[in-house]
Amino acid sequence: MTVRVRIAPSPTGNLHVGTARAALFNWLYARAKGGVFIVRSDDTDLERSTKEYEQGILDSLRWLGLDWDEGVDVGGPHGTYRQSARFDRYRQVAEGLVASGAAYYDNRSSEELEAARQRAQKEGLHPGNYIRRPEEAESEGVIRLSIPQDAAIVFEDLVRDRVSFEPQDVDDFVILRSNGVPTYHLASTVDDVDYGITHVARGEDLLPSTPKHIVLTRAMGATEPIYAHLPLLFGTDGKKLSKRHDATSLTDYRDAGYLPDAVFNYLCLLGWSVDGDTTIFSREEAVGVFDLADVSKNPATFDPEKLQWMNGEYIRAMESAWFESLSLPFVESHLGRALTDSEMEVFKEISPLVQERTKLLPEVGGQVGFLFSEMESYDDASWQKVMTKDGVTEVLTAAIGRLREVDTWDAATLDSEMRAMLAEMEVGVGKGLQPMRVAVTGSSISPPLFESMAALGKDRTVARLEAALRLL
RNA sequence: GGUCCCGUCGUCCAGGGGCCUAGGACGCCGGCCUUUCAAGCCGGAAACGCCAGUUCGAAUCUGGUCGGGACUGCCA
Repeated sequence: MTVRVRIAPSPTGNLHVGTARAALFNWLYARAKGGVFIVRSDDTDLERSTKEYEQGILDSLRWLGLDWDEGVDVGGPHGTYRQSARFDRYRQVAEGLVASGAAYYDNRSSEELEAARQRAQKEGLHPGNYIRRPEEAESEGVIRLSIPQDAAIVFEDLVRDRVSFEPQDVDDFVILRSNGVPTYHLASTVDDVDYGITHVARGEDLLPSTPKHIVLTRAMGATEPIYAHLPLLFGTDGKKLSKRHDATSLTDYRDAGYLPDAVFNYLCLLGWSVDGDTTIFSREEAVGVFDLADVSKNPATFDPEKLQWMNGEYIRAMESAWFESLSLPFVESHLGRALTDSEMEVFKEISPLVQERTKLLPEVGGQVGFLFSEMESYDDASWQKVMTKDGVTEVLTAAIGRLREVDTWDAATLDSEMRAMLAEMEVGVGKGLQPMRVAVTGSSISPPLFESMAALGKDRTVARLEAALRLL
């Protein structure tokens, strides 16, 4: 049996990290087992679904590196399809179930149902029992699936092992709305049957819906897929990952300068691991050993700090030319203009030093900005900490004099010249170089000083030292 | 309230009867390196929720308990 899995996002927002993680595990499973990975758009909520969100979700999946399989009897764009194109099919199934007695029309009002619920509770019945087939037959309203009360609904979950629900705890849920639009439960289940989905790996929030889907599947005369309910993702506050406190959409991470490989790697680690020791690994390595059965049962807290660390690891590991091209847009947006050809040369020269100390791409703009724009201000904390100390005037004055005499303007020469000068002045290297750093780069935190001075050039370096001196 | 799920360092993951004085990673603390910041290297603090039971032996199995979470829509 060929493994066939799917990810079914609702296009009612951008791709949520929780959905992305579910997509990732489905993709890994398909690729690990030589199976098929389908994307479908669960757009049964007509009010909130948009084509723009749908496109954004597909873009995010692509960005993460999750390619889906096209041409596997799914009709939509790029091998995806929309449920809204299949409403007739769902309605037909629902009506068929009514005809076979597995489902029924129900036109009770919400008030009536609430009263029934109260009554059921008073009589000590299971709460699910308040919605059951009424005595009189209806011919309009919603269509509900009738849950057979004769046996427990049991299934073997790949992650959670045996899970069991008593039928009286499962209420007769709506499969077709009174306006003829299918609910998620109907559309999703019909599609999983129609497209031969073999494994359904989804968030644990859907675990209570699973008995409903199983009954529905069997009522259609089919066999349910193998389920794998993935642990939920929590935010750093220990609560459910929410838009209010956390960055929850993949585009947030892309825009913040995270690399897709790092995000992929990090997401894998939320509920799964290669082994006890491996932290950094490629997509290929993950595909080589992935199995849904190895996914952990416990919910995972999304830790932005670890993701950031990992992003830094990926940045340091990449080719310097690639780093340059990826970070250049951030430099140019920081400056508000494109770099000139000669500035590009300077940027390429300094970029390996910046690459080592970057965790997020947008930081690069701030790191190298001093090279490409004149100093308008100094970092206040740096100035207070460094420039208000004794001896700063002397050091800067001496440095200006010495640097004017330097003919070979490169990092090595500047290094030996400045060390020699500080030795003569009997000033410590650390103490002596910091004022120069603040004067030249505007901050006590910067790329290495001599390389920065070399990249800046002699005239501009001396001019900045003079400018700082005037402010003392 | 009810149903279901989950409980190993602050966080993520490993360990599934003896190999566990519980391992790795992030973070944290200290040190080295060093012109700052990073990076790198070395070291450290830090966990089997609790109580019973099974067993020669339990982080691992069983029961209970406590705690957390999800669901409880004509949302998905």
